[in-house]
Amino acid sequence: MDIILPSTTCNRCQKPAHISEVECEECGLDPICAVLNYSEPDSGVPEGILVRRKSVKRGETLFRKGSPFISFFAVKSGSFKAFIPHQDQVDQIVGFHLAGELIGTEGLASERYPYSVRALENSSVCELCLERLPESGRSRDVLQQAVIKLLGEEVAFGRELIASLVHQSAEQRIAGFILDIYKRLTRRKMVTGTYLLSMSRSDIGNYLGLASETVSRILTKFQKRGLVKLEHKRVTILDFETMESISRQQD
Amino acid sequence: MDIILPSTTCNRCQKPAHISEVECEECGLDPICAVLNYSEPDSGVPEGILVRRKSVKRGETLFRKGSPFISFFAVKSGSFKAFIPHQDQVDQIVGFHLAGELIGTEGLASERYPYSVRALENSSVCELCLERLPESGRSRDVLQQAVIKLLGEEVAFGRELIASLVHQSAEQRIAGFILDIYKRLTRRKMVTGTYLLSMSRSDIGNYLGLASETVSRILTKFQKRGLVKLEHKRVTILDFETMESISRQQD
DNA sequence: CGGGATCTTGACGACGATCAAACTTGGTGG
DNA sequence: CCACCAAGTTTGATCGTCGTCAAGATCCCG
Repeated sequence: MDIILPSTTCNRCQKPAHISEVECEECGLDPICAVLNYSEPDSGVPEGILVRRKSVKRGETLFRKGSPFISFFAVKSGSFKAFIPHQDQVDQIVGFHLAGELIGTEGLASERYPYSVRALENSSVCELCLERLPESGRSRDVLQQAVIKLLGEEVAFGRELIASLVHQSAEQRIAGFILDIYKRLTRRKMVTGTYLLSMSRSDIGNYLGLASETVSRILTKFQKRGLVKLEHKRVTILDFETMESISRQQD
Repeated sequence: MDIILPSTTCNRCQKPAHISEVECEECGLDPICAVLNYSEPDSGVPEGILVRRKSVKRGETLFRKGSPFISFFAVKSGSFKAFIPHQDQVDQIVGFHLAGELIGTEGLASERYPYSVRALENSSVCELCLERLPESGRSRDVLQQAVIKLLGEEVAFGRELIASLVHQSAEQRIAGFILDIYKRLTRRKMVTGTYLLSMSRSDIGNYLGLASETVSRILTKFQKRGLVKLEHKRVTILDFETMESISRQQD
């Protein structure tokens, strides 16, 4: 079932790693994996707490809103969208998760996942099974500290997002979005200049509170101004200076 | 310095309570105070960890963005706005805190307050001094649990706010805001029908991403339709049904 | 290679921002 | 206690941005 890819050995967890996956040291789950000694056979941590490299196919659902919180996940390759499903109307997209990022941390507080998550492309994840964590014998205290830190970052990010989305024009939002995705991909060293916008125009619009037509129009405008190069879903940012300044105008 | 008000005794913490303040049992800090046994003299908890009823005057700043996180606060009476100050442009309001609610929980994760907080009217708070908490001898574990829960709620609230603000019209946002404030005040039993909108129209507009003129215009429109009664800053919601339905239209 | 989904582009209109002016309120000091 | 002034509020007029509807182009998956 797994996609065949060239393999090397991760210099962190010492397990075979596929190219195009983030390495453990770039992964958001790493602080916690470190606590668990990467589930080495000799670490005393039982099997099944940390599941490595589960593959998730494009369009597949990782978990659904409201189902009991069991694990959280780190994206090893690919990308996901988080959304709140609505029966009568269109779903509300609340975030995207790229390689190296965590998914599902919010479930920790509420016991249930507050949104559904679906793969935007063929992807892979590591799964940390929280309910079995006490078996690991690791200090509850250290884990709680890590969780508090994660949640705190999430809260801070949410605040910023609100501040920006509510007060920004369509151009600002889209410039900011393009830059944000780029920065998140480069932080994990997943990218070299050109990258893949795996989500559709209407996903972007939904997330930013814009019509998909507006997203398309403004991307075209950016291209005509020579700020970006677009080849369908492939994006290259040509003029970071200007893009940054657009995204920050009169904040 | 304190405002003279009739007093009774709080049946929770057993200390004198001013009328117009929330009682301990309605207060967001209560779960934590309970752990500390309300800092009773015989509880063994040192003085100065939990400071009761500090008065904060209208316009006074409780703490500033970026200053080291020392305590968090519970609003006993009055109300506060949280904002991100900008030197060159107008401040960004990120939230309001009403009686019974907590302020500053996000500082827990980052060591610094992520926003400034200022009193909208003469108010009072209880302060929980976090850095001295270890001296209390209370279980770190229980406190961490409480913190995780608080942060989790904050994250969930933020998600919802994003979802609603980004996709709603001005009418929906304002109807939702009026209802939200009302619900938060009644939950703590602070209100009987009519309540005080202590923040200015431009604060509301700033928070919701609207011009203050728009806020004013739409409130007037609601009044003309018989949905609310307005007397300057006093608000009475007359038709909850319709207000609810306005705030939820096509979400 | 075909067909359904996605994307682009155009035309039009509505919502809400901006500018401007009159009015109200509340705080201050005479 | 009242007059005054600054800040906040209301209301009107105008204009730009962006959503909607529609048609055509392109892509992508089976």
